[in-house]
Amino acid sequence: MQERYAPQSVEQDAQAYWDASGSFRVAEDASKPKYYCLSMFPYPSGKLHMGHVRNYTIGDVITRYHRMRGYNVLQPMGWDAFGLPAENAAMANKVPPAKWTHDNIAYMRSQLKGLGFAIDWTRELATCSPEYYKWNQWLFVRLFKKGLAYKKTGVVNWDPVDQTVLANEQVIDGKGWRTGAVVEKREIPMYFLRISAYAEELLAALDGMTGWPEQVKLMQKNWIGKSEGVRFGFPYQLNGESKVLNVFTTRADTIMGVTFCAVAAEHPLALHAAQNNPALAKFIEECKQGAVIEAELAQQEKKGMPTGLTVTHPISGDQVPVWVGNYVLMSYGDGAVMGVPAHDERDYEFANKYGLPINPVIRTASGDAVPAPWKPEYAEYGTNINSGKYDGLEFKASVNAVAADLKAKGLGDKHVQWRLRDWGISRQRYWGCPVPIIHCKACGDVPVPEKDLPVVLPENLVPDGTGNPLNKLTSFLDCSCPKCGQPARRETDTMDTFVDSSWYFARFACPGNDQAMVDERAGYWMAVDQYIGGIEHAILHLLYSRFFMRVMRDEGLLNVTEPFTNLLTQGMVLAELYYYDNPEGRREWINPADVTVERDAKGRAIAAKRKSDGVVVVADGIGTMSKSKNNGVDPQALIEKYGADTARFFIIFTSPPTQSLEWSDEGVEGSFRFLKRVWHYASTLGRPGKSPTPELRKATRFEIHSVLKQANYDLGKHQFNTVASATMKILNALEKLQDPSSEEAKEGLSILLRLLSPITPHLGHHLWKALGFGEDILKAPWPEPDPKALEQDEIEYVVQVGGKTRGSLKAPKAADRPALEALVTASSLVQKYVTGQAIRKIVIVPGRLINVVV
RNA sequence: GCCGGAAUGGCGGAAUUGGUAGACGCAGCGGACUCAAAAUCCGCCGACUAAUCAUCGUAAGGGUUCGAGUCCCUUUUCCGGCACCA
Repeated sequence: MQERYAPQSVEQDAQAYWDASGSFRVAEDASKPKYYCLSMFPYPSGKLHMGHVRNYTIGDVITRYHRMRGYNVLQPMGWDAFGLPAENAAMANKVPPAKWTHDNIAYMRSQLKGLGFAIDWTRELATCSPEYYKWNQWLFVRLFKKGLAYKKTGVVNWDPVDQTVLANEQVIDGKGWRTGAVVEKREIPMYFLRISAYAEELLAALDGMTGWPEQVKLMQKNWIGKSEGVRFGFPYQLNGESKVLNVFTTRADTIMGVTFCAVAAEHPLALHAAQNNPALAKFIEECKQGAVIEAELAQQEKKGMPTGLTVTHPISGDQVPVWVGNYVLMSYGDGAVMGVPAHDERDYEFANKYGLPINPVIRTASGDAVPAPWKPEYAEYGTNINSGKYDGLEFKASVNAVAADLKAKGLGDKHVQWRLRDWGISRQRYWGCPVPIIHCKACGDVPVPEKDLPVVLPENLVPDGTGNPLNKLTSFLDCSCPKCGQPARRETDTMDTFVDSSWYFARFACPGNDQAMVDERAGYWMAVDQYIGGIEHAILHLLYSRFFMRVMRDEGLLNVTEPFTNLLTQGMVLAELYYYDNPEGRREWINPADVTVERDAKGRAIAAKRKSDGVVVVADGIGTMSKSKNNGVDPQALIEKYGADTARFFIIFTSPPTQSLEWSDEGVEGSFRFLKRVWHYASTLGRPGKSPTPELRKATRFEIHSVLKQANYDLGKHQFNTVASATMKILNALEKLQDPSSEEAKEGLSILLRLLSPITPHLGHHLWKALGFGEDILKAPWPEPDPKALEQDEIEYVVQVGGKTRGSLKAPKAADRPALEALVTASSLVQKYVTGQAIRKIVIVPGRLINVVV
């Protein structure tokens, strides 16, 4: 074989072989255990970025490992092809989103193929194809008829200049990204999916999901947000009518401390009060300015204004003033809260700002009073004081008593409140799946009949930034009512792209079926055994997918509840940041590839300069690879220079999959160097070397098999970086043996290649065959350590005196406790460090450690 | 602001899950080979120290334990999400 490692030809040959032999095409096969390995499908943004390469490399390692372990492994690929960036690109280039999207898919597909992923390409799908989104529409119609999809108003960001709805991303500091106009909140009719109907089930099932990271389950739990408390009303009179202002609280025990109520700016009571109160009307108008983004709402200054109205305290009968507060969310509960300044931090701040009374009603760790400044103890549970009949009660008893009294008055009861809101899926955008509804003057909202599906999206339009171009397309708009046949208007809103991505994994199991959303093949492949994707999807995408599986289950489409048995959330890909402020005062971000770093004698960076002109640049730490900071590394350039295997090896070796990965060009060089070393060693296999001693031979086998044992353990917990290290350790051991003709060398290399092949499949494929180990490494069995190689006569014990490590001691394998104690007390180590002190006891960890306590 | 993470040499990371901190690699330093360079190979490489011993050392402070990077409490900084980016 060739002595020089030439990745390009090796990789092309391997890919051609896999292609010709259909290596990764899979079908349902009852004779083998199935394994469905899925990485989150990409948005076709133009070209692959490093995050994609990392995601798919991790998935490919898992896929290939399980394949060699004897599983029938499905790894499909598709395109999350609807979405906002296509419309932006269309506006910029005056090209329809469809063309832009399809061109991007073609290019990115070729990139994925060049990386050698073990993908079954016969199952490829794109969510923008009518064959796919037809089933979004089909399911929507079924849910609409069932009441699980419904219409109500929802709040959106409104750009008053472009007269269009903006995505949160298009709102920058409360202003429209194109117009700079101050964005307003606006209520418009939208379709919602009733995810709240599944809140209890989605929450309860988390406990049984042992294959998911705890942190993700916790985030989902908090997002669903089950709160147990009391919902009750404050009665009031309005225009001679008796009404109640409903609130929800988890702290009904503090009800006697209520000194005000606060309602959201959109609350009917606020709107009513504003009718004869210009100042309040103005305040409510102000609250409407700005975006709907919750993070911004939560951080804005808490402001309020009295409505002039009062309501009656349901227990004491006192009059309680009603305020409008910009911190009260209309979307949570009833859009109104009771204010207990003494025991709630937000209410405390609000009361202090506006001079409202603060009445302590709980004896806490800080006593009976609540002097400023606020202390967290004020909000803790305690004993009721100043609370009349409730005095002396503890939290639970107090809540029960209050709830019982409210119930007796017909004003309230215990209540479970969810944070999770129904899912608004309407988007006032063109490049998405049309919502299959027809608006008829006589019949109202009529779903499109199944026989007329799909409602096909016209693909030749170019949006101009002033709203959905479908609104101007009469050939799309004009239709007849499916019920009465009269002229009607087609809905132009499209669906949230999260709808597309909530069930694609089930469709991968059923390619080509134009008669059904999914079929019995989904029964074989689902659930996904291993799902891999970014931690940024921990809540929304994963929660929506869990919801969709339940909906599809309840529609009788498939018998699966949880879509993803095991979840791996990969970390972000980061790179160094460099900038310099140019003479015009503009900050220019310099790509790390264009920067040279000078170092001192210890290797610490002392200065950075731009390569082209030597101008000094500022190192600004590290950050996620992004266009705006110009620190992206193009995978394509890397693959062309070093080959796909080096890129894959570097990505796997540098960080464990769940942690962030810091890019380093030197690290890539190091990975390439290692693959060259493997190649070179392989080319010498069988060549006579020095004659190693029997001890060295035994030590080499011991090393290789211990490393293999650890690597197999690490593979099980998806810690692939140490598996890559293991392959390096094996090569180090083989080179130290200095005899490529030995049995140890042959065995060692065959283990090395199989460990390496999921990471660097092209190299593995080529060398396996070239060295005569077999025809196809994919069909080779996974290596297991030989217990004989791991046998040892002596065990090395760590010796500690008083918990401090003082050295080590070799003891016979069979030595029992008294023997070890005798050995250690006689040892020079203990003689040296105990020096006259009495030995209190001796702690022995079998096979590992002896600690002499003095 | 709320929810969830993370922090170990100059750098990426490892540590058999409470048992020799720094595996493996990068960078750096020294050497071999070479007319020379590149490539390759060998050695060194936490701080303090001339070196050894000793001591210190896993973001900061406290605690539990024979023993803590690992468990508990407090704090700091950074990262992800916050419902229309995907």
